[in-house]
Amino acid sequence: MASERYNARVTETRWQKAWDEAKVFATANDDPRPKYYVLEMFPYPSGRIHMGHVRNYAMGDVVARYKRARGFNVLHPMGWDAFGMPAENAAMQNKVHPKSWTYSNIATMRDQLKSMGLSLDWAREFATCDVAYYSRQQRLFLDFLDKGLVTRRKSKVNWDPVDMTVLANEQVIDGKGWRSGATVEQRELVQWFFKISDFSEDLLTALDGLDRWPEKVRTMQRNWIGRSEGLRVRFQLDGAVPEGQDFVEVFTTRPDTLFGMSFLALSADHPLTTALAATSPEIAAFVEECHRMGTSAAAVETAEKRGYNTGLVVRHPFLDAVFPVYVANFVLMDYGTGAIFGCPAHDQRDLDFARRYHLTVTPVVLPEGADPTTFAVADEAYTGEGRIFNSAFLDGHSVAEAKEMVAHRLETATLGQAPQGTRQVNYRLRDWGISRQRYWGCPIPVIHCDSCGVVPVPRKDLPVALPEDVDFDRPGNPLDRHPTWKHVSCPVCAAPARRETDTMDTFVDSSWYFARFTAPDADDPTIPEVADAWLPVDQYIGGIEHAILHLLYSRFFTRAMKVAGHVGLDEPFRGLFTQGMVIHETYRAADGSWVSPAEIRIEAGETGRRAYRLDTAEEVTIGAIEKMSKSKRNTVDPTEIIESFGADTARWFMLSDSPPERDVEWTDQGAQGSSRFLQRVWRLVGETAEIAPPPGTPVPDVLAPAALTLRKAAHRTLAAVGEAIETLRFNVALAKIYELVNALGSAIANERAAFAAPGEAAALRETAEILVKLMAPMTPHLAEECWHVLGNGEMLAMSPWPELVPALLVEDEVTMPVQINGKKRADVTVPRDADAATVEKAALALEAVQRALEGKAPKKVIVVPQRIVNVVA
RNA sequence: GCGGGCGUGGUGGAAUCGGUAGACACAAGGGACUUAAAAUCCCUCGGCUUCGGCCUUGCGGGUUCGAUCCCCGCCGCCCGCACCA
Repeated sequence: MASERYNARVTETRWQKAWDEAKVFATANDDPRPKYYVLEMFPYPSGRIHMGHVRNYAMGDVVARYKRARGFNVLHPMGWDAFGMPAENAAMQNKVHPKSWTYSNIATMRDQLKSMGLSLDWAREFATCDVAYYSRQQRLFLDFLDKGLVTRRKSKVNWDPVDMTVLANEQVIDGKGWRSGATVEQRELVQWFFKISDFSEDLLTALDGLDRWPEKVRTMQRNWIGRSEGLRVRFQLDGAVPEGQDFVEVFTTRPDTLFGMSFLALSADHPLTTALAATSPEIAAFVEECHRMGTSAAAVETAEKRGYNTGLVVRHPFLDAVFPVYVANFVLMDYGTGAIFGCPAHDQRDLDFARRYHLTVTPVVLPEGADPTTFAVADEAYTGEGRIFNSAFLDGHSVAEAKEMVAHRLETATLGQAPQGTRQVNYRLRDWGISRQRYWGCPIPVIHCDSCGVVPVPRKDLPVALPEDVDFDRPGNPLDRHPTWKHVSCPVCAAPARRETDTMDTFVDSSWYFARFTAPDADDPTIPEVADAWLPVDQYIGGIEHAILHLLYSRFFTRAMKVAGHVGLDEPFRGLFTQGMVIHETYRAADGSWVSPAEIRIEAGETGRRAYRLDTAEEVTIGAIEKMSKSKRNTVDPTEIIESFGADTARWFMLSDSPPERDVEWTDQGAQGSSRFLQRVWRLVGETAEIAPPPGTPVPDVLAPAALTLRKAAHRTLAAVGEAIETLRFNVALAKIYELVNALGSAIANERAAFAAPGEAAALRETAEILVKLMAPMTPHLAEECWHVLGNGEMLAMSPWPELVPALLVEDEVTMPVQINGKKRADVTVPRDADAATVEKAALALEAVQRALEGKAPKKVIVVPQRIVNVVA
């Protein structure tokens, strides 16, 4: 037995079948044990799984199997984020229907995932493109509509000219579409919106309670929501004012700098601008120019601050003075009021603008220690703290006091029957535009009627199912050009009407799947009691790239579902973990083309590592270590790894070495190292099985030193591994397991005779069983096989976590380092409960200490019980 | 520019309520077994050393009996956001 190599492929298939047949991982909703919901972000069915999936799902499976062994009723489901563009691209390129492309990919990837031996409840599986799923999503849409959480309005949208669809702000990265990479244009379209901004404040403040989320993600969300407190200030306009536009309002977070004002600027899209443009060709031309300016990061960065003087002026609220009104290209319409007052001395943008148009720059905040008679602003605006000056009644006050004083004065003053100032909180977060001009998505369930307007599809008429007979010959939306699908009669007046042909952003699909998993077959979107019993997800694991989009949308959706009565909580994810990427070396041929790892061999010689093509023996350049990607061809196919090494090796390697939140480099040597280690465990367990007494043999209370030492090591490891898994520090857990295996290996090799007696041998068995149980979450197949080699009948997957014997963690004697002036010079071994005086005496008696003291008394001796002794000479 | 994070051997990393720096692994070198290879096992492995020790956690200071850990100032790298008034 011990000499046989472990055959991963045969063993893994066998245990996967056995677990499946015994329904070990099926989860019942009425199980009375405490619940634990572990979820990994579900995959997009692109065709094949990649190493990133292996890492992600290996981590989740460790948590799931561990919690199951600890007695929890674990929910660990899997599904498919199955709507989206690639299916339509495939349809265009390969003449395959998005539906068959998607479901065939799912079938492949399901098999691949199953070969990993994940402890998933496959009975709960669904794809978001299942009619059964998206019909419930349509019901949620209608519920949200009823609750006023959905609106429809004309808006400027980010238009992706390649994908020919609209993108949310969050989906525009550096001015480019997040999927296509094409430069995004601005267009005006009528769009459906989820009113996520209704929850801005709550989404922000609730972040404080998400203490099991990475701080980084919370910070990113805080920045994204972008709360700012300020004042809305009303100004009186003078000059050739258009009819009915006597006032203009600005939003400012710096009312304290009002006395430093030198101009007022309007957005090109401000109503007043529009009114002025109607009679002024010059203004109209300037507005046109602003619109042409791109919104890409590059365009914004290089764009100069430019403006057009309208000839209008505004009156200062406190001073007897007027200031020019400009239309400026840097003022955004959709933030604040679309107008600002410019204080060049204390705002860099305003300063740039003022310099260009030779406007006055009056400093009103004096930095600490600066001289008020000489302080001036040159090229850099002063945005720091200080005392207000040049500001009449504000002089001498702090920035905070001045803000408050101005706010108070203006909100109690009246200008044209309205308060001159209003305190206001602004958010950067905008409503979530969900309309997409695509086929492969969830249809928005509304009907447009010429006489009744927008009419929701009655719930009895759901689902609004996607038609299957569509073509992808041309760009644009196949639903829109389908000959019959969109033609329906109005549910209200029965007149001919048209279906909405936009579908929902696919981020909608992933915003509630975690809730659907709790009752995947329910007629309603959820069964609220069941959802509330399972949610929140105790541990959610996925990539950092979803820090804002998916996670913020899901937080909104949970709140919206609460309003609509589908769940009873606000926050869907109690614990969040963002794992790092899998990276790999890159290789390039002489012609610059990328070469995949499978096509090369590496030679390590005197001159370092060199790589050669397998087919032509031509040398290739070893490049940077980068994220695995198809474009750089530096991917490793999980299926090939699983077929050659086994799933356990792939899982083990993905969990070893690197901390899970950091990137991990896939190397062939690393994989082989993991494989070697698992073979070693197999051999050691085999040898243990030969000399160990039958299962259940009690371990005597009194053991010989060798057995006791080993037993203590096993329990120490048990405690350490449990803690490491709880805190998701898998690399640390694995290192502790390595140590235990080294201890077991050396015990068997060097002290075999010490384990001859049955009692001592029982300790050997106990150690092997603990080892196997500790490895089970990471390498479940090997562990299960070892468990049975050790003679156990019941499946390990159903067995509880080992019982810790706390007494074994306590040593009778402790060896403490002895420092002299902070540097370690010796060790002293004392009874564990020795008092400080005893320890001090023992330490001072040491030869090294005596030598250092040269007969003198120590100045001071610090004894930290059970930790350290420091002698100050 | 703003915000956040990180700098430890050849490499990935371990050790933080301030208490033995370098666990564990990979790579490398040496040895055993073998006709040979694979597999396996054993040893060495931060630097310097006059073999007593000395130096070493990006750099420079500080606090402390004691600093990878706390404080101040630099340097470097990574990530996120960015005309948000």
